Amino acid sequence: MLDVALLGVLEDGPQHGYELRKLLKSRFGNLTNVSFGSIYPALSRLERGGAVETVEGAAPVALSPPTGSLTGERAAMRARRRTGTRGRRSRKVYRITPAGRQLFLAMLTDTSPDDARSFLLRLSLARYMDPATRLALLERRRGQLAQHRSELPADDEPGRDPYAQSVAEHIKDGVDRDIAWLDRLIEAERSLGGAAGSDRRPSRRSA
Amino acid sequence: MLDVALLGVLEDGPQHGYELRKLLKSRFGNLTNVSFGSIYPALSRLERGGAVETVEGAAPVALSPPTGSLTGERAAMRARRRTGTRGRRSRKVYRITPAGRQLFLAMLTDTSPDDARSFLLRLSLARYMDPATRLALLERRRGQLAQHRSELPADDEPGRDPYAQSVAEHIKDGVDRDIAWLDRLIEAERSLGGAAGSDRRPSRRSA
DNA sequence: GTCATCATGTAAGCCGTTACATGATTGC
DNA sequence: GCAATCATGTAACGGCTTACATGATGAC
Repeated sequence: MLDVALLGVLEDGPQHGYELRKLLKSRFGNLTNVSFGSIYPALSRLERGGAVETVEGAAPVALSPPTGSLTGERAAMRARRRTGTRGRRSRKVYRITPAGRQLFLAMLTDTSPDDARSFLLRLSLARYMDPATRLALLERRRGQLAQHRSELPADDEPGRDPYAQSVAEHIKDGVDRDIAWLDRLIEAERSLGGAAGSDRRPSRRSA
Repeated sequence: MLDVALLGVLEDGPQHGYELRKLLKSRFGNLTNVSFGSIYPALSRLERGGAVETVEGAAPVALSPPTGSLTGERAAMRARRRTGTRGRRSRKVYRITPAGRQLFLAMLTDTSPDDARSFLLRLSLARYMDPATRLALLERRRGQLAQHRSELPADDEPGRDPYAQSVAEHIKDGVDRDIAWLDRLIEAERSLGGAAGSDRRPSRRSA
């Protein structure tokens, strides 16, 4: 789960751990709400596995708009100066390798049942899938949710107090909402899939 | 999280581990989707801590309607026969103790920020709280969600593809829905709290 | 010179899982 | 006898967290 998120961000360009965490948060929100104690070991692991490699002379891709904090920008300038000839302990910039790209796609494509989090994360990265995989992902999830929904206790459970009842209903409504959303996505995917299916791997950000 | 769920079920009467798992599932659904490898150690831990004790001669409370599977009923009869004089390795029936009841209330009342799951679980058990605690729980959660919502990335994130965009929107709508739900509950709680606040600890199941 | 921020890493622990081991009871 | 179900328990492992340790750099 964390690995696929990291690789997904690294598809946009080389980056270092500290920054990756911010990017994960801004791109996936709570889906990958992850601490440094997870990130750094994960990067080491990916490097040992050959999915990423450290870049020696290169600076990471800049965040598109300089709308951020002044301190951040100044820090970046410093870092850039420093990174040009990084002799000391400093940033460790990682780049995804061809093997890593393959691993990334395999992870996106794999068909084991996923929970809400991992599904949403993968759907967030659905632009890297081919249309058939994408549709399969959506339909698989739809099936899981329908199954789950059917296993929910009926409304007429005896002896349920109003609080438990309200929670159960809220959860059920949430599942229904998720299913309806998936139906819309599947619909869109189907009508769009009939047309040209040629815009995978869209252009890098135009900034 | 598991402990409070177990104690919550044991408030309805003594029960053994195997059955507790089913009860957890039927009462809390996916909120406590827990395996035996968690349940048994948890019960041992609670017993060591004095929150529950094993009942020697007593059978667990029966499940209200005999609508279940025939095999289940037959098994229960067997078990009942057996449990009357349990000399061999058989069921281990736990009962909540006064200390456990105290611990249970403390867990329900504690004010550390909780995630979606633990909040919903506690709200499911809200009938055991006094009205003020209940209201505080709802308002605290509402605050957390509002905070979380405000930290969500804006809709106009540049370079977001439609999939990531759709996921982000769906998540945001979900948070809004949760907040609206909480607002309704808070409203109900307030108007109800003005009236008599006397129906805590409702009667045991009438079956 | 000290504080905040950036930056990387390790270690311990929490909370759950799956897999495995054991055993009683009953139906067939 | 054998399979299925009920019933309890242990061991190993997974993925994450917090806490801690280290260090560079520039602001004030």
